[in-house]
Amino acid sequence: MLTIGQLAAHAGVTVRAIRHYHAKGLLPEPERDSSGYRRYGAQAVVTLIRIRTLAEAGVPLSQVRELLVAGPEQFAAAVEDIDRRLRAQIRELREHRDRIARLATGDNLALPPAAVAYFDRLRELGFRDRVIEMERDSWIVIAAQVPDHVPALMALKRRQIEGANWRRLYHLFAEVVELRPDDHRLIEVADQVVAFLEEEAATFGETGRSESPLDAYEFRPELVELLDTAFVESFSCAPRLLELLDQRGWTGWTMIQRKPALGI
Amino acid sequence: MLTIGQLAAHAGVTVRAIRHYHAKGLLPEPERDSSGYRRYGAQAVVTLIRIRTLAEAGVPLSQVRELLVAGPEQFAAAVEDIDRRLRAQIRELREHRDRIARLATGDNLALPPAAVAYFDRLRELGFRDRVIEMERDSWIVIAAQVPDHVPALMALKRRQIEGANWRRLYHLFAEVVELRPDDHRLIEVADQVVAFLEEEAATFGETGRSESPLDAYEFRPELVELLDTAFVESFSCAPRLLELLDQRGWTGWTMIQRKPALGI
DNA sequence: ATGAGACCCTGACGCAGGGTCAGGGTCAAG
DNA sequence: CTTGACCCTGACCCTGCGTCAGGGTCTCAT
Repeated sequence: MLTIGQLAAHAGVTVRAIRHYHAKGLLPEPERDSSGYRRYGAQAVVTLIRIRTLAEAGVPLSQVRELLVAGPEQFAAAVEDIDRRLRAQIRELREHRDRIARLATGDNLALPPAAVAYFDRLRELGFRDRVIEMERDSWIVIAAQVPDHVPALMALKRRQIEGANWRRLYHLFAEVVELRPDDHRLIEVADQVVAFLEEEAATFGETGRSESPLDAYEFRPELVELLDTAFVESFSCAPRLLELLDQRGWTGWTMIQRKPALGI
Repeated sequence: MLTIGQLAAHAGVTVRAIRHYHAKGLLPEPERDSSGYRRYGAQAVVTLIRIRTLAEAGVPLSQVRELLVAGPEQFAAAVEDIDRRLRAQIRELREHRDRIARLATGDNLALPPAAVAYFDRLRELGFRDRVIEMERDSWIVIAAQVPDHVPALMALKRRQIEGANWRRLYHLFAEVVELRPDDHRLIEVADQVVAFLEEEAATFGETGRSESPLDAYEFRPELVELLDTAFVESFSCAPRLLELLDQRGWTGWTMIQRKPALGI
């Protein structure tokens, strides 16, 4: 007769694991000798090896219990089920690898490659880190919530930023971020922003909204609000700027648009 | 400002997970409002998405904490490490799949394919289920302990079983299993077994041991003992048979051999 | 006969990554 | 004023064991 330690050695498992299987009802508790030690027959080795075979194949112990007493057809069905799960897990891990592979630097964390290229270009154009970080955070959120739209949006952004008008506007913001809310230059900035918006509206047709790239995609209002909030949090002068824009008939930021006429 | 529920919705996680990250120190605890509710800024969404990106890539939360504040070079090293782990996991799962695929029926559980073929042949030859099951259990143990030897051993077994002498012996055992310990036919069986062994010894040279296929491989004594024990447990008449063989100068079963001369 | 060391026993806590109550308080709308 | 949807903390649950803690027992050497 075998002691638990010998059984463990024969089956290649730990003593603790055997007691665990007893507790889970996978392996029947054997007789005890006079001093209370468990004493196993050789059959237990076989059962234990079968348990390990299933467990090492990724079968959860709860299912192992059923499989040990299952008939061939239940067994086959269960094996198929397990295989499906394994395939799904492998697919998942592969996706994880893909994602991890994209995290070459902390900067790119949670950003798709297209966006990384965009930020590299922004840096090239000499924008302040502060502005880029804020843009990056916005795009992390966008990529998380509407990942499918990101490639098209990024392509649009990259085209815009090569245009003189947009680039002038971006450089304008890059200065704004350091201003205090009471700085008189904010007024100037607001005027320029509105001028830009009016021009864009005139060029691309009067739709009542600017031709921001975001327009073409349905962003849920919560997302827009979140991005606006993030903007306001990032710059101390942001509320004042929004107020000035509001006075000039424009509301919002992420999806900035003409205020509806009174009476509607 | 966001409530915890809104934050959870934006980042695509559960409220519970956020509190868990607070407890683990991954996400800083935000200010509370007058009623004790947590109030988050938009920045929290970004942090949370970064946490999830890493966590979903299989990074343990303890490591996520470090990575969130890591520099690019530590980050790159960690990413490499994680990717190694992911590859290992994928390889492991693939092995699980392979093993699972071999478990087509409960019968074959924990047996290599070569052995399955052997048992199919035994069944063809008309052996009792009882005998086959016992043989199978032995091979489950052997396959678990010395898997590398199994293919060669099985090939030997299959050759043997096609020989007239061995097959006669096997059919003899197949009858023995149903006998009671006091059955007089056991004596006859013992005589036949010994005759067979003497003949084998004469044919293959007197080495002091039979030319059992197992001889060619070093089986640890514990394994041999285990297999003997399994044999004894399986048939009520086994002890008596071993006794009769002992009287005729042969000892053991799995690696049956001539008893050493007295005085050694 | 008496240590010493290697076993064995039960019971309990620990890990990751949260899920799921329980038993409250709070907020907004009708 | 109620209702339902939120929020709070604290605590226990899951898997598959590892790892004490605090005992008892076995065997061998001294």
